[in-house]
Amino acid sequence: MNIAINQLEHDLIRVLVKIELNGVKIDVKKLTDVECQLLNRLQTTTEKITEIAGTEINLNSNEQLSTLLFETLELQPKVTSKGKSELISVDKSHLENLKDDHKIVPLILDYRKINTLLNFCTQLKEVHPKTKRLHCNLNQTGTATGRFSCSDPNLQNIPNVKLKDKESETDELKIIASKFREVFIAEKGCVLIGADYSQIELRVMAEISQDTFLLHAYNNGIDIHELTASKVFNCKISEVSEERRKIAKTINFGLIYGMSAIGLAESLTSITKKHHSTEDAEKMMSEYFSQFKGVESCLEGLVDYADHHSCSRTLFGRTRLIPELASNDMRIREKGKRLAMNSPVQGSAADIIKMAMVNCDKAILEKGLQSKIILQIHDELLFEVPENEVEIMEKLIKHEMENVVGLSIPLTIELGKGANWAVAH
DNA sequence: CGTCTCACG
DNA sequence: ACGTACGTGAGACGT
Repeated sequence: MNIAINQLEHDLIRVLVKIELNGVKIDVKKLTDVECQLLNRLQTTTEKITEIAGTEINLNSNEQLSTLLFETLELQPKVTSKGKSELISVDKSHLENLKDDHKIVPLILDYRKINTLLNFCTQLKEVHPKTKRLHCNLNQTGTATGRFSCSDPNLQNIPNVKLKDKESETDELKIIASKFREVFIAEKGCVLIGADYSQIELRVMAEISQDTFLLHAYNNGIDIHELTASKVFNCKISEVSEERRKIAKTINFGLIYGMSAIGLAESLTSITKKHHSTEDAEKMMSEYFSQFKGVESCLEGLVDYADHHSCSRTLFGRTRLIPELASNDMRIREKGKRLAMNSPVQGSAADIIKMAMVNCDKAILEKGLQSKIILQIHDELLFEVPENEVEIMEKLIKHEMENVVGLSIPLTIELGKGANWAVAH
């Protein structure tokens, strides 16, 4: 048991208790309004679907849906990936490939979307009768990497939809989805302040690997995805196209996940909407690793460490057992290697924000302020701040979060504030 | 109770 | 000849 991490978790307890007791204020009127719109759309969408299908089927049953699409309506599946149940997959990504093949497909996608959004409505309506606020459970133990989880309700997976251009947006469901974070509001006389660590996991990767290029980029304010693109595609930073930056961004994400060529290819295909073969992905990866040598040897080192110790270790000493590495099954050992690469990154980031939470809470207490931490969403903290404390809190949050630990690279946050979570984020 | 799907980071 | 991105929770279905 690591003493520093043990102490950290101990110090966190009272912070978490306060967050849970505080709860968050919900604009119930707006929420009911959103729910009404969704219920209307649900009805019209369901009617259209049953009309086209000709029969009443349970749209929540993937089995019934699968037979309707691929047997009754005789659609040809583009990719026949099957789960354990031998059912042809009918999830979002697969259905999107079939969108143009039958007019029922987009309606089913709409139905699903409406259904999930309605579930969020149901969960968010559960405000406490006395406090009139919504109280979640922040589960301190239970995750493998050191993150929190959140339940009853889970406030860490509230839809986060930003409209690029409010005027020209035509997708009504998207507009409705964008309202969910507007429902989280500040108490009268208060504003919400949201503070996000920017790219904290990639910065942790820079710290762990001490990779020359990553360190240089983060110390000089260079766009990391552009840099990656210029290295992978061997071009000047100024010549990096939007498309290539997108690809580089996907590679950087994959890095943290212990990416495989197949996983990267799949992700690239769905993100760029252009087919990328496993061979393409393999080439990009080997080009990446030939450039970012520090990252390459770091990942090897992480697997090596976990192999020797049967656990991974974060920058601050949090460990995760990885029994998968001792499996006889190669697939499970491969999974273990990915865990060995990912856990120190995800876990170190969790350590950092946990320390920041303790420090923020302490600073608020010491200064005798009334501001409160309302939520933690992995790399973001949400505060409820009395109007007369806004200025001091902005400084306090920035200082505590950015200086919580000293690394070879700066940690930066993005601050936002406003009457609701949507604008504070 | 396992599986699938989908929301977030 | 295998099967792949990492971490969560919730709701629905079907056994």
